[in-house]
Amino acid sequence: MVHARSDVVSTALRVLDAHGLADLTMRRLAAELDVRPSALYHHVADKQTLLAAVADELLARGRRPATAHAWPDRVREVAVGLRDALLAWTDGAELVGTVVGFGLGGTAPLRDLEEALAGSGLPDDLVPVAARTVWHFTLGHTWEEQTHLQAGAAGAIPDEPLGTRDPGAAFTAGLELVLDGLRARADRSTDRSLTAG
Amino acid sequence: MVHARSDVVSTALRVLDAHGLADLTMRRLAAELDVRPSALYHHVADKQTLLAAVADELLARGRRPATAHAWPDRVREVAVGLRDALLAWTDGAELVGTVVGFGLGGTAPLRDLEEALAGSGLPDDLVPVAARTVWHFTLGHTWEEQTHLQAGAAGAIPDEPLGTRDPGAAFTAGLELVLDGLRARADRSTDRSLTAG
DNA sequence: ACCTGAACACCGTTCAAGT
DNA sequence: ACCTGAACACCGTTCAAGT
Repeated sequence: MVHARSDVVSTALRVLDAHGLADLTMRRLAAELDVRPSALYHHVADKQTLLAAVADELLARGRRPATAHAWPDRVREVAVGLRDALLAWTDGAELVGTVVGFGLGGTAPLRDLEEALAGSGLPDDLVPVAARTVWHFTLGHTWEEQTHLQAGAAGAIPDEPLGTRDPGAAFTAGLELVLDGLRARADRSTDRSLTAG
Repeated sequence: MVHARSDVVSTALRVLDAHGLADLTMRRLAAELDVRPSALYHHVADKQTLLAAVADELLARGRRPATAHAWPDRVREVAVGLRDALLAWTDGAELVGTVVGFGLGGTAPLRDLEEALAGSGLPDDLVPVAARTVWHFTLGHTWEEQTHLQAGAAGAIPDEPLGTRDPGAAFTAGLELVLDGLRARADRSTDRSLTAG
């Protein structure tokens, strides 16, 4: 009834979206696949590995290539695309956050961010640092955002969740702040190399 | 044998540090307090509420007042102090991260960051945005750092965890990047107000 | 190779009853 | 007010056995 690991992962993603991370249990997933829980362990080592695979699948499905010419636009494209991908699934940000938290995956966007930073003029050793800064900001912000969003939808009091009415605007504003930092550093680096050359 | 909610919280903090977040269960905590699990529910509504209280206690104990005159130095003091507080406890960053994730607390440092930003010259509506940017970067970075640190200590392969030998240096570098962004924006804002006045 | 049956060692939470 | 006893409805994971 299962046959392939990809069936397990895609069904897990469906269960996640329909019922949330708390209800994504090995037993529930097995029931959804019409199989005994123990059968899952023929396709996946344990639950943490499964969650990592689900997170990676979620991110892969939401991935959009960055097309802009200017690097700050490319970085913004990747960050906004990542936020969209996380918001598109119930508990998407929490899933990726915890998977990253226990160090098992979900870091594909880091590569995209490093790529987007190519040609920025940042010193080579600062590119991974910059990518991680954007990555942590995006993941953390979206997680908090999604929690409030879903709590509000569940009936909690919507008391100014993010200090503003439009959470997208708060995200964008924070992102621009980070981009300003990257630009400032890139300019400084370029100045120095011009002076040196 | 328990009598007060603070006993539950401080014992939970001890269990966390000694055995990690995964082993911080209501049943284990009850055993540590020499009490039946059901007794805990007279002091705490549920496990999530308890974890939020533990996170708040952890942050309160690690809190250090920011003393610097210049605001970027103050922000750096708060961020570094927060990182130190999280690293001081087993799974400290994961605990605070998940508590923040489910929207129940652990956000006291946000207030300290906003306070540290006073007099920065940033527009009022950007102060909360800036504080959240530093906060998410610090929490996300430290979480990942601590995961690798503890995995390394447990015997996993130490294969260049953060792209550098010294994780503290990577954290500082990322923080400076963010501070550059805040400075750039604060300068721009000051220029505009000078032009306007 | 893939799955079942059955078990092991746990969870969080509720609630009547005791003192 | 604080706690026990006992239960309810679950968990993740292992492993011999079946096909």
